[in-house]
Amino acid sequence: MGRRKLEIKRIENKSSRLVAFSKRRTGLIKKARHLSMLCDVDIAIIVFSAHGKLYEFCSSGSNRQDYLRL
Amino acid sequence: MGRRKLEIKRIENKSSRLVAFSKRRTGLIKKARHLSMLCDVDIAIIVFSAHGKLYEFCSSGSNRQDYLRL
DNA sequence: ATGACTATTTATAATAC
DNA sequence: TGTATTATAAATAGTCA
Repeated sequence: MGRRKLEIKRIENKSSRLVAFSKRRTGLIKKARHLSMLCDVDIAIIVFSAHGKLYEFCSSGSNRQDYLRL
Repeated sequence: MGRRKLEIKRIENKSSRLVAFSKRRTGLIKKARHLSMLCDVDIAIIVFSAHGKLYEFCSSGSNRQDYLRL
């Protein structure tokens, strides 16, 4: 999905890799949020970056008002 | 991404919702795998369906051979 | 390093089988 | 129900501000 087709293997150029990480991480979480809302499911995502930084996403469950989980 | 633009809210038709769940769950996990490989990061995804079925994805870490975690 | 742009690729909604 | 096709929407790689 870009100007050129990208081979799915580690991007060797560091700045390109960081840019791709930022863009695709955002895209992944957006897709998870949409899936959660469209299909009424709960999703959690954990991303552990190469430098140990943690990114997380969790659908709040606010879209699951049809029953109560304890 | 389909024949028509889709509003991001719960799909009321059950069979449409199940089809969307199947397709989008697969797509989400594919994107996670690509992100993991391209950017050399570890990712875990947990999906808890409306009927209590659990789906999970975890990048194996096989793309993280640069160091050993204990 | 961000943030916008856009040409192009990728994902998928509707459809057909 | 499942699989394949295809028209269209969405994501994004490279680029530039």
